[in-house]
Order: sequence, then structure tokens, then C-alpha cells
Amino acid sequence: MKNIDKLRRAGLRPTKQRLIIADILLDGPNRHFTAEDLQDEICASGNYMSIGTVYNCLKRFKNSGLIKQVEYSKDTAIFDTNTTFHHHFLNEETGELIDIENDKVILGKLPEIPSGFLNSGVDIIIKLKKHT
Amino acid sequence: MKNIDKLRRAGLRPTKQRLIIADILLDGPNRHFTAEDLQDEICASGNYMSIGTVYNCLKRFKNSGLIKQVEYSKDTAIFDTNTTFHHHFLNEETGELIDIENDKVILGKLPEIPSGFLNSGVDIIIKLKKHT
DNA sequence: ATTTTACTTTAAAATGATTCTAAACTACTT
DNA sequence: AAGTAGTTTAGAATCATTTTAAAGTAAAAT
Ligand SMILES: [Mn+2]
Ligand SMILES: [Mn+2]
Ligand SMILES: [Zn+2]
Ligand SMILES: [Zn+2]
Repeated sequence: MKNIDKLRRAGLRPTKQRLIIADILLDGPNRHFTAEDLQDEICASGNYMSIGTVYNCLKRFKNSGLIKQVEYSKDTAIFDTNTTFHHHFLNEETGELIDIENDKVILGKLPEIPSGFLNSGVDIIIKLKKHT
Repeated sequence: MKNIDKLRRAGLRPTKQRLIIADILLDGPNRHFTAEDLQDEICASGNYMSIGTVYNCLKRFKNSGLIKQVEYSKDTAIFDTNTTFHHHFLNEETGELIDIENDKVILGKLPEIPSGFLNSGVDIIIKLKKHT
């Protein structure tokens, strides 16, 4: 599908800026990236975009389900083009994230959910360090 | 054990400020808290401490193993007096964390660890929403 | 006990990611 | 073509956290 249609289906007005971002994010392999990473790629593609617009677009893309945000980073927001339900390896030395598809993990035993609540999602992070 | 000895054992010089914090954190039940939460409790106990010192002490307490930091919060750092290896429920509406002791979870299947690395810890977060 | 040394606390300034503001611009509707 | 609502932008503002450098304090050396 063309990116302009992905935007329209997501309920986003297809502006020049959103198309530039869609062309970078929505084709090609999945990736994890920061707002600044994306701005650098925009520059590298010969375009310009204010950092405010980069943040605005990322928020809109996320709220409409075109991307996700990784909930495991303190200093800088990390976004994810993989919108499936999945988990992550975290290289503790470099901060690099690697996807773990959901069917690679099975939880054999879960704690009892506090009463009045229901499980709305499980996030698993496996931290990695270099083998000595 | 007295808190002054806990500090000494941890290799921390027992200053007036560190003892005030130790008295708040290291006795009583476990808790999750921010730097500002702690500063408020220090005030409530009739003492004063600059926010810079609160952050400094928390970093020292953490590096010497007296507390931990929860690696799952974007805006504000959350610290944890529970230093055992454990997991968390996250109430998505309130941000409240609840401990899950490690023996309440069993991972039945794990993905293959990328070669050259070893598993240095698994963090599991079970997100909760109110039952309808 | 006094001096010396290294470590700690503090207020205030600096930092850095993110959000907000308000004016200029643009996509979509009429 | 004109009108309306949504978008982009530079720059200011925000907020958690860190840094700075001067003053204070605990431990070590005399
Ligand atoms: Mn850059
Ligand atoms: Mn407060
Ligand atoms: Zn991912
Ligand atoms: Zn905990």
C-alpha cells in the first residue's frame, strides 16, 4: 500500500512532513529510534524538519497505531516500527534493543492478578551483557 | 542492625543527611518512590535537605546496593527499597507499582540468547487496568 | 587534641529532552 | 475561490536531573 494511503487510513492528514517520515519509517525493516535519530535521517534524505514537528508526528503516528514506543528508557524516548506485540533484548552496554517475537516466550506461571484488575499486557526485557 | 552500620557496611560515610534518609527508607515496609516523594517525607519529618543532596544520596544508595531503581518510567526516576530480584505490576491509570516476588513467575520458554552475550537479568512488567 | 585531607552539602546555574505558544502556512470542505 | 480547521515553525518554556564551586564535616594523620 502507498504511504499516503497508510496515513489516510490512520486518520492522519497526509502532509509533506508526514509523508517524509512515513517514507523513512514504514518501508524497509523494523527499527528502534529516537526523535533525534529520525531528524538526522530526514536531513540525510535531503529534507528539513523542525524538531517540534518530528515530536508531533511521532506522537500522532503512535496514537494512530503506525508505530509504538518502547516503555523502557529513562532519558530519551525510543520509538519502534514493530507494532506487533513483542518483547526485547537490551544490550546494557550500548542500549541497543533487539526484538523478541511473542511466540519465542512462554510464561509458565503468572502471579495472581490483584482483584478488581485485569492483565492488560506483559512486557519482558532480557538484559544482555557480553559473554566473558 | 542500626542504620549507621548499614551505611558503614555499604561503604558510605554516615553523614547527618544520609542517616535521615536511611531512617526513612531502610526501616519499615518496602516502597517505590521518587526523589521528590523522599524530599517531601524529609520535610514531613521536620528536617530539610536540598534536592541536589537527595539525588546524590539516592545515587550513592543505589550504587552501594541499599536501594534499586525501577527501569520502567520515562519522566521521573522511581526508586525501590526492595533490593531482591523481583518484578512489577504497573497500574496504568495511576502509575502505582506493586512488587511481584520472583518465585511467583516462571518463564517456560526463553528465546535463544544472541551469541557472544549472556542473560544478565529479566525484567517483567504486567500492566493492569481496572476490571470493567 | 589539632591539623590535614578527602568527601559532602548547598544554592544556584546549566543541561537536555520534550512541550507549548502564537503566527504563518496548507489541506480539505463548501 | 473562499472559508475552516488542522499543521508547521522558531523560539520560549518546562521539568527532571546534573554540574559548579564555595562552605562545611567526617575520618585520617600528626
Ligand atoms: Mn542530530
Ligand atoms: Mn515537593
Ligand atoms: Zn521492538
Ligand atoms: Zn519493586
